[in-house]
Amino acid sequence: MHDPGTQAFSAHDHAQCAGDVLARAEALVAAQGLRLTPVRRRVLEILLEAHRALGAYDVLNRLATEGYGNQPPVVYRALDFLVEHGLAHRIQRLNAFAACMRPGQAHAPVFLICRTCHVVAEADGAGVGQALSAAGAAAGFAIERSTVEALGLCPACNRAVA
Amino acid sequence: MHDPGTQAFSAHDHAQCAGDVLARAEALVAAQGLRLTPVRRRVLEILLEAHRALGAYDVLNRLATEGYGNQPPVVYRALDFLVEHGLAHRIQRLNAFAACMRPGQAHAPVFLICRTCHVVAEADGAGVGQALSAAGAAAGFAIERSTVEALGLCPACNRAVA
DNA sequence: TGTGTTTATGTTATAGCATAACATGTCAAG
DNA sequence: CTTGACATGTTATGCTATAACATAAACACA
Repeated sequence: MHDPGTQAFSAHDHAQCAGDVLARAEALVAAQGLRLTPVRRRVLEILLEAHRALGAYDVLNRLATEGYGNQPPVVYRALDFLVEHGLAHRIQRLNAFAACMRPGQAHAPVFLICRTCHVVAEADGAGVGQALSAAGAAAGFAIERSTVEALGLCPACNRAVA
Repeated sequence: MHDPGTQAFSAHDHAQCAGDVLARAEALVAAQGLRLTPVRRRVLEILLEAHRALGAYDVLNRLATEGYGNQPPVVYRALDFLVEHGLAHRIQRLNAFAACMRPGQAHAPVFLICRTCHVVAEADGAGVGQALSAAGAAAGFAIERSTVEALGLCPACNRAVA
């Protein structure tokens, strides 16, 4: 499985995939004249290293031990920046955040959240998006943004149960 | 439009549709040997009257002025009961709750949330559910529950903008 | 009808998530 | 070297949610 999204479920070199994503994120940010400041960059790294959804205060605690500000706005601002520019996603169901594994590629992500190991994968949501648009259109509703999250068991945890 | 879900977007007799749903909810609860106690019933009524998503504390405030307990657990327990038995839904995006407009009918609801007037409609999510299952299966992920929410403009607010 | 069991509610306290508002600092353009 | 834009630091507070324990109501059945 080489999909950068659902790869989360497979054994793979975390450091490398995190590095890849980070490099792409930097390129993206530079191309748009945005600034990936130390705090923002470090927050993205923390999310990438964890490779799962982290609460804002989890991230904040790590920042604090590294000499960055330790007040909530510090981390919320960095997270807002990352989310706004497509470098991270908010996982509503968990009140948490995860690094985007496909920065720059337009995508209507579908999140697959393992209720056991808490790994979050970003699956291709093209089909879902299409069905959703149809459902909205049928009601005369103009969809602007959507949230699609599924809770269940990832392949590994599913095997462990069986 | 007579669909009980997306009807939320149309002019209609709120009192009547709320009454209909409440009657169905009572029948359902009776059939399952559950108890729709005064607090639970009143919470459901409040959600039905509002006909949109309400925060737990909004509901609590109304309860409090009517002589029910005014501590958070009172309302959260009632809401949990309603959600668990399919009489209400949680809207993750809003940290809020809305009455289910089709109690008893199995449905994988898709919520259409108007960002202007905050009305929430429950659209048919069959197609979306199918696409979601496919996306999960492709990743070897066993979906157990899913959240599908779209933010945008309802027909009325859309017309108002244009 | 009384007694024990289950279920629901009341109450206190606290934990977790998020933002408003304002002060300070940084950096690059003019 | 000043100005303006952006980013960060800091204080305070508000909103959302639950743990833990006490009380009371409903129910089943001897």
